[in-house]
Amino acid sequence: MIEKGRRFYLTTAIAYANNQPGLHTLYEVIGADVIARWHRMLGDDTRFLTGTDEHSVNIAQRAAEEGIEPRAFVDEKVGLFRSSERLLGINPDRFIRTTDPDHFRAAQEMVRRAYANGDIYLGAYEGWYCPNEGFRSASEVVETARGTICPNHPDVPLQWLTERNWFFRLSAYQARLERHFAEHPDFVQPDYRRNEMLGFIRQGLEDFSISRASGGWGIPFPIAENGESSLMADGRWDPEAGTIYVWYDALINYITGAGFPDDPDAFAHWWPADLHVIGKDIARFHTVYWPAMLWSAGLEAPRRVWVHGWLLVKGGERMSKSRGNFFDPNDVVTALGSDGARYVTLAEVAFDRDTEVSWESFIRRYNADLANDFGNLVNRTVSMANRYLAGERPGASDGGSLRFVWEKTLPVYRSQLEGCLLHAALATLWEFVGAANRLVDAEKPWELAKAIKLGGPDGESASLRLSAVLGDLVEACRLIALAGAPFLPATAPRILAQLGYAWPYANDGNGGPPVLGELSWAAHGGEAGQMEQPEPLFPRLSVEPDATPA
RNA sequence: GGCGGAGUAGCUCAGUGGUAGAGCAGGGGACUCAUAAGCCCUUGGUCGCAAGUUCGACUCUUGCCUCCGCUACCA
Repeated sequence: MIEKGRRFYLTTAIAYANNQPGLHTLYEVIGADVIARWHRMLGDDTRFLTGTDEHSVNIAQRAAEEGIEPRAFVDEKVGLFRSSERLLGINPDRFIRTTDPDHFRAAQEMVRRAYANGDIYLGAYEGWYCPNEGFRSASEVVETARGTICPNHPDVPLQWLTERNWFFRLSAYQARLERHFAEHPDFVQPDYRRNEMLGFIRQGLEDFSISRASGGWGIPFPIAENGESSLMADGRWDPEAGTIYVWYDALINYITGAGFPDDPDAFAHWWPADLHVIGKDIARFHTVYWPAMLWSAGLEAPRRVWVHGWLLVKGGERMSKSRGNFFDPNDVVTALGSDGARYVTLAEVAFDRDTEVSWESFIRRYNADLANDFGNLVNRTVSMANRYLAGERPGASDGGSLRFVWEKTLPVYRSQLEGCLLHAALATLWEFVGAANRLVDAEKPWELAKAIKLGGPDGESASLRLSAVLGDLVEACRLIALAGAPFLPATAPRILAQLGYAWPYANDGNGGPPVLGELSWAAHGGEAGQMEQPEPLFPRLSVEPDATPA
């Protein structure tokens, strides 16, 4: 368990900035943002890093086709990412770009350290080269009538390349990796991903290439063939030295974002990362290559890598930009609102495996969970408190059934959230929503209100009862809003306002009291307050027959 | 080819050696505080196929089929 005030550093993979982002790309960023917000609210010293991967021959080519500089090309794409993320309420502590100057220095420093440690050497590389993904091994390409292609990009022709490259001695780290996996059973999660990676390690590791001869759009390789620095007398980097190839560029962003190498104090504070959230397609690079690269530089491996699955469309095909079968996050936000989009995406898509989604499943989930169950619960609670108690906020009771249910719910919710089972955490919290809705029908506050009108001794006991029931319901709404705030950061403060409470956290979840204290039953039991008029939080949507992208 | 996972109600999934569960969707009902929401009840399943072990298997074993993941290789 995370102790109060601990620091928590988490990252997402950086997205390839060659296009507009799809919801399937921002999915992990939304999930990581939720986890980051939870830790900020806990009071942890939290740092959340996400960003974009911007170097590659492919991007340089695309820019050239459009007749613009690579930098202008990626600036535009990054703008699209940032604007979609803003719409989704995503709040990184730093948005890192591999074109950032400090990242340039970090990547070069990592290469120098690997070299100094004897872990990189010159070799020749020959093989099929995919402009999108780099060199592909024989098992990764497919022969077709139109020639050899990479299955992920059927329309992109492969090239057969031979070139002199620097290699990283991954093979030297096999034993240490096996030991690390054994000593840190939670290093890779979920477990079946860990087993897959362990299987990959055990069958023997091969060195991998970390440079490209083709200069241009990339970070200059800092070492010349003679082993000296490739920095020339005129201050330029020798183009003959080539550029750093993808993994010694992209992966490095995680330490750049922690202060490496410019700010040793910051780096000592933030590294090793507590959590990398990544997609299953890059698990090997994060759980095998990356630890070895860090060790080579004398640094620690990250503490935990969470591997999530993909969003699939009906029929099981992976959502992807190249297939054109993806959701535009901006459309989802337009339809469901910012919090609606966050909630539905994370409730509907399991964070530990692939999930089929459709526009209809999103709308159904929104209506069932947000409009009908939770939104309506808040609305009916606030409405009754206004109508029966003149808006004077009733206090929660001590021994009510909801309190009992809540005290069972919170620890489960917390462990699922911190264990990255975000969909399960929401399901747990929503069971409590259901319990609150059932309490309304069991207690029938409207009948209590009638008994009060009739007066007499029955009226007096009804009055106490009404106040206790509505107090428990108000408390339930407060607790759900606070606990669910990482998922619903824009709505949670509105709910507290309707309940007559101030919202003590900043927009990113920082600055307030430790949330676990706030989440104890009746944490603000003695405080008087005036409730606001009810205002629907999640307007019900009509189900459109089929708006699922083809 | 090797290793691993999965095949359970229309959909998404949970589950256990003793004659199957949840949520959503569908149907019905009583109510009315509420976003015609909520609540209660309910229709749906030969638990992939076949054989075996067992008093008894959806749950164990074997074979097969289908799908998926990791990985290898042939051509």
